[in-house]
Amino acid sequence: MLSGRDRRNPAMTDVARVAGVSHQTVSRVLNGHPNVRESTRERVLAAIDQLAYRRNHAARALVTRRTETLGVVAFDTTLYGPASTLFGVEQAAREAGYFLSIVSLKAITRHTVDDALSYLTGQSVDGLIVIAPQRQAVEALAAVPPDMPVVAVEGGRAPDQPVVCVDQAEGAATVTRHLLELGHETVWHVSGPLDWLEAEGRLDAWQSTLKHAGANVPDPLHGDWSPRSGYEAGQQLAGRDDVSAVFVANDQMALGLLRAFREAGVDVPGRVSVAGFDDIPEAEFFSPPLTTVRQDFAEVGRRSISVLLDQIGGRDVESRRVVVPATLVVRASTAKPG
Amino acid sequence: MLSGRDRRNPAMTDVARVAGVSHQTVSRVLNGHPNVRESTRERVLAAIDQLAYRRNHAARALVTRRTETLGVVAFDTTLYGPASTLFGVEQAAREAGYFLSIVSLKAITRHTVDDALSYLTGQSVDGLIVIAPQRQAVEALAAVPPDMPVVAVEGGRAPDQPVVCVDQAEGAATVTRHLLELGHETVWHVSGPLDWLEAEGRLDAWQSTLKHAGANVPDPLHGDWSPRSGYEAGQQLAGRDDVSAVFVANDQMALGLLRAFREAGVDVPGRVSVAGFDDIPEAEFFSPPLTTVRQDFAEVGRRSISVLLDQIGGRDVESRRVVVPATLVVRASTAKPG
DNA sequence: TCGCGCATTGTTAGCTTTAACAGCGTGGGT
DNA sequence: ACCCACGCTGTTAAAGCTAACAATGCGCGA
Repeated sequence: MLSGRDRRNPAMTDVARVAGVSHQTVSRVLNGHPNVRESTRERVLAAIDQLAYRRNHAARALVTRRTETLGVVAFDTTLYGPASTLFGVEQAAREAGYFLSIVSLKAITRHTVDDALSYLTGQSVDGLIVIAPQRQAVEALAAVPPDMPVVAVEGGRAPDQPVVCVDQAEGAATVTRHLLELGHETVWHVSGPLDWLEAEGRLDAWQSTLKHAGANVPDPLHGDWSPRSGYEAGQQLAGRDDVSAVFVANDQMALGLLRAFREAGVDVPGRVSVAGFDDIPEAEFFSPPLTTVRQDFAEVGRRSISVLLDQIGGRDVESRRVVVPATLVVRASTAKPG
Repeated sequence: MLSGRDRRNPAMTDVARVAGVSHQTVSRVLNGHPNVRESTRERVLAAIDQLAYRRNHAARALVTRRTETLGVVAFDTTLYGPASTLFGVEQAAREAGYFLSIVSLKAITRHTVDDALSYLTGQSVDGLIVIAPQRQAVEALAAVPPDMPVVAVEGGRAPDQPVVCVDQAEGAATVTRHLLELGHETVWHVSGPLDWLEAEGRLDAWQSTLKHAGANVPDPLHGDWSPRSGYEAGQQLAGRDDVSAVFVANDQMALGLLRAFREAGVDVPGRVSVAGFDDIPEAEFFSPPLTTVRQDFAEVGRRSISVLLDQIGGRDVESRRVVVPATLVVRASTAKPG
């Protein structure tokens, strides 16, 4: 197939003929079986080299029932978080010798996720990674065949499937505490869309941290992750004089909020402290540089692959829930109240 | 494979038995061949439904010598441009019924690109999409077997392969003209890394537009696409009083430059006008909102797939070079000189 | 009535690989 | 001297599908 439709590629028998052995011996060499005489192995390898032979994946998959391919379902890989997670997954998968087949969805509904999953299982992938930041995606996981290895990434508390996720709660709690410890009486919050598990996790942790500290819990505002929605939230908050600290659920919205504050003449961090979440590469160069929470997406990718391969290899998946820590990055957008 | 290593999945013969026909008739139904009696087709479809039968891709690929899978080589899919292009490619490929196998590279060298290409051809993909923004990637394309369909995305003027790219020259010329027409005597430039074809294209167009307008051509500064490098360029430019307009080769660097200007007390656009390139979602919410050039990455993805499928289908690839237009988006970071 | 063409269906071979088993010499124990 | 174990290699079957060809049955004209 490599070189196409017309001229046939060399097959194992061709190599065997050149090396003067049977095709099965070639197979043994390729698969690293013992009990092949060293001189034979060398002849075979030489023949492989000479013919530029490459093993046919389809034939191998047909007989072994394994494709060495993992399926990935992702959502809007244009966003920094999903893109980074995908990147981490891809690196780890290739390192482990697996191919990756990807479906990215424009919208997450039961239906689109179901479609994607059956599309990939139809391709006979050996396992599935579902970057499932929304409730609907996690629910759709129930539909995958029970013997198909699956990992839900950012899947909150998926009922039955192994999950790998960033410690949203710890990250949100840390940033909220950071603001309280600076001396702010309370912390406002602009959340992400509530059907996103990450948004929910950050909101819950923010709320319980405030309660635990005995602080008043203001009504949260709700955005959709976009800079525009952060801008709109910023316009609302800029009008109030009881706002001295805001925890925004992601950096993009924080950017919009910063702009609204600037337009309204609200100084950051002089008058109001602002913190974000994600630590996108731009965050350090916002005006002012944004205090935020860094997520180690590469680690999430690695751990996801590792958990998935454990399942595929039939090894016990001791930890059905892997949590990757998040770290606070303090920059110039947070300070003591004026 | 779908449902794993132990229990065998239904095969065509199982469907045939249930429907009371031969497996070949099942195959005919599945492949939409004519000359199948309507009542037979219905029986077969019912049996497929009943058994939840799914055709085995490996067996099919083995006999047809086509995998229905396209290989994609991308570079740092964490960046907005590559991520968006990849997204567009993915949507278009799935719509056309093709699977996608992806390799994203951390670094582009002859070696890593070669590796990726042979990895994918080893998987017997039907065609390759190489998101090849750097010269080295284009050079590595020479190594793919001549009968393997390939499209280079953002591949500049790849010698032998079909190319799909955004009209960098037109975009850069337009934004440069925009600044000149506002009344600026000349336009400074912060370029991307020069081994990137996009950086080169923008630089060249900027230069020739200035020359064509009879304007002085200042020495360009060179960044690496990162906000930090834009910040550093900004620090240099902020010190000069002969700078009244800057065209930055991407939005991320423009963000860094804006910050450097703010720190130095240089008002944008009052004292200096700044324009970027890419129109990342954040650009509209920079302070001030950034004038920039929008690239239609989704269209690039679609066109790439379309050109590739033309090759695979043996159709004449009339246009070996598809150029997608770029559009100027004027916002508040550019104005008449003060 | 016979044969011919056509629509429909079945049969066989082949794609390339791995698994299972069979064969064959060599060396050591009895 | 004989037998068995073992290391190495070959032979055969099987995986699930499509392509090519063969066979069936029916209507229709001669």
